[in-house]
Amino acid sequence: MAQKTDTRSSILQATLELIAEKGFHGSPTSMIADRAGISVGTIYCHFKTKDELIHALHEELEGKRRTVILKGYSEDLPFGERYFHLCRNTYHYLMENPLEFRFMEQYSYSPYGVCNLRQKLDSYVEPFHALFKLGIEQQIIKKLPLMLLFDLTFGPMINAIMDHNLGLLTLEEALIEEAIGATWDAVRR
Amino acid sequence: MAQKTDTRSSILQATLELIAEKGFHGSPTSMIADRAGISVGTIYCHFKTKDELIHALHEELEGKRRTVILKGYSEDLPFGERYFHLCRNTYHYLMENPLEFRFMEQYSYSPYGVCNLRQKLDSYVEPFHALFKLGIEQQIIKKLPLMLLFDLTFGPMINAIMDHNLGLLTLEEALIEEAIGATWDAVRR
Amino acid sequence: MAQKTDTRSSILQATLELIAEKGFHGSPTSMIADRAGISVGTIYCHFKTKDELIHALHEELEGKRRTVILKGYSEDLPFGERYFHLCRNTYHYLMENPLEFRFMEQYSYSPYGVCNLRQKLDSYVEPFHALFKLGIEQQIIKKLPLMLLFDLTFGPMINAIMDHNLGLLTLEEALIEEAIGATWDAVRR
Amino acid sequence: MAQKTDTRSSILQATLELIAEKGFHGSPTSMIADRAGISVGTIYCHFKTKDELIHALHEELEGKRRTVILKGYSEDLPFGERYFHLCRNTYHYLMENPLEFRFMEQYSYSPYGVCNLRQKLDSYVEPFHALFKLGIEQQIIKKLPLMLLFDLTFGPMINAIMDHNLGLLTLEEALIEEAIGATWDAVRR
DNA sequence: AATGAATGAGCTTTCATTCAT
DNA sequence: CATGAATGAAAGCTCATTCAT
Repeated sequence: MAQKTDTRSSILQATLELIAEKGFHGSPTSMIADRAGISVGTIYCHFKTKDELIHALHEELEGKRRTVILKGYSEDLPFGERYFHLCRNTYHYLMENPLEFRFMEQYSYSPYGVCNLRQKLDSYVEPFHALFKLGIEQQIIKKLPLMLLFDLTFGPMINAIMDHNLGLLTLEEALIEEAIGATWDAVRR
Repeated sequence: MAQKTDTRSSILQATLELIAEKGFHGSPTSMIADRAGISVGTIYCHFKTKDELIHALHEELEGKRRTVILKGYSEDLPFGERYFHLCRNTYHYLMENPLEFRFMEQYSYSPYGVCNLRQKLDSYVEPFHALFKLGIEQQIIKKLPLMLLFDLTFGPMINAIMDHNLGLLTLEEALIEEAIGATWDAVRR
Repeated sequence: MAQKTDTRSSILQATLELIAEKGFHGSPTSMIADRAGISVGTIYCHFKTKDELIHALHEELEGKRRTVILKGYSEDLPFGERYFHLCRNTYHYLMENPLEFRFMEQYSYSPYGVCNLRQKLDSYVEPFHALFKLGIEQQIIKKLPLMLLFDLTFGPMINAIMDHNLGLLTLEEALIEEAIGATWDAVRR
Repeated sequence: MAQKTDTRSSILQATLELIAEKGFHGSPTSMIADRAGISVGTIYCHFKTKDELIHALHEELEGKRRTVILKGYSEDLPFGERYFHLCRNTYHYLMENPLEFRFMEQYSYSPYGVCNLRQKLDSYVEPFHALFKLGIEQQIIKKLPLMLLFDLTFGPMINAIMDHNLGLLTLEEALIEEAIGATWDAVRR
């Protein structure tokens, strides 16, 4: 019973690591099994197909991320601070979980992910939606399509973290604040 | 010799179309040959391996893009106009060449592309480098790492065009101008 | 112990149904266990291997069939009537038990059944042997090898029932009598 | 070009032999390739799937058989002689080609063959159809469903040849004639 | 240069069987 | 006796690459 959970988790973890490292097609089931310390057949005791395994992993991470991004968030904060808070959480989460970040990249730009990475980020974070809507009404935020506001916020964030992970940029706390400040300038009136 | 060029080109074109349409792993060499109207073996007369074919295609597109983006560019334009001009060209090029855009996406987030899509865009466009450097000196542009300035410029652009291609956003001329304006707000002092 | 019998029976019944329905290779042990309402391992408490299970099922059906075919049979009946009686019983049994018939088909023409379906029918029904032997002595039956006499009797029967099960022929009582009459014409002098 | 035909033929031959010998599930593609003296992949240059290979083999044999069974047949022969002629040809063909006979058995009683072996035999041999129809009209043949007449003719034939192949019966020329005579007694008025 | 049949390593998936509980 | 997660050999199939023509 603990067994079953452990096995499932170790498969998911092995899959996460391998795909982050080598991509979908560098991660055959045999290799996943090896890394998880189980045998190939066992994967199919827990997931009907390899695709299902990958989707399950995606769901798992999605749920986890959502929780973390909302941590400490409150609608009582002043408007600008709310934007910074959500962005800050997202930056931290993505930077502290580079495997997940790399996996999401792979997933989003593959047949698995129907839409793109940026959408994965906001899709479950209604607060951003609400925030932008309210901001437009109160004439704090530029009157642009919501999609574009998301692009202006998440596009730089994702690219900056990629650069950071590739060693092309060093995202220290202060620089993250400046980056958020810059996208704030982009979206605010 | 005209022969050779034609064959090579038709292979590259077939590869571009197929990969944009079906991704790397939906594009076996046999299918590329079919679409190019040649036989499998012929691919190997022009490219040592499939990987080499893909890299060659990438180089080809890279060079072409560079030329187009610089069209009409002059250092005599006022500073802000120069930023707008380069961005506008890039938007138009990427939107008018959706196959290439889709291919670059695929390429960037795969083992083929060591670095990310955003870098593909600026890597050969020194004018942006020069522009940002000058802007910082003249205190027109925020004093941020060049990488971050690129992220602030190209991140939203790439995401907006993706959304556009997915039908989630309609990028008309006016909206493109607003989008560039927003990233200008992000990078300018 | 009542338990033991019940479990064993339910495994055999599940096996019969599945194989009749989907053939040997559409009937994995896991599916048999599911249908029997037990778990995979339990099958191996009752049968050493899957093959043994299948052979056991075969034996079971063989024995049952033998009993039924002899029902109401008596050596006091006139000769021709004895032939008709055995054939009639066999027709009825096979038609009333289509799962078993289908299973026997599958079994006979597979590596499981070393010999053919027709032999399965007569092998335990000595009365037919006795009848044919006697008939030859009394010059009622053609002087042919016993095997051929069985072929002349059971060949049409099996094929007719197959056709019936496939909806290609409607075997009503009267037609069965005619069919038996025809094979009687084939074997009698 | 001769190459292609040879390869295809050797695959078909290897498949015929193996399936006759070991059945469908004792004949993996790897074994077929081995026996044909080619590599696994080559099978898939000639047949899209293993199923298609098996169906193709079936078609091939079907066509061949049809030709042979009709050899020397003429509607000018007297009625009974026509029946004997077609049966004789069929007996000889099936006995001289035991691999094909065994394959047809396997095929007919598997998911591949929707209907049974007997139907495979008559389905392409309209002369039998015509013969029985005419015989019924002329009151030479019993007034029974055509299907049943086929069962009465082919049922014993198939079973007798099986017995012969299993060494349970020795079908010499004289005995074949007697067997045909017996089924003739079964179908004639 | 061009061809395309042949190759075979490698992939995903299945399933009879085992064994610790 | 019963369980069912774990096993791993083996299956069908794909596809980048080769090479004789």
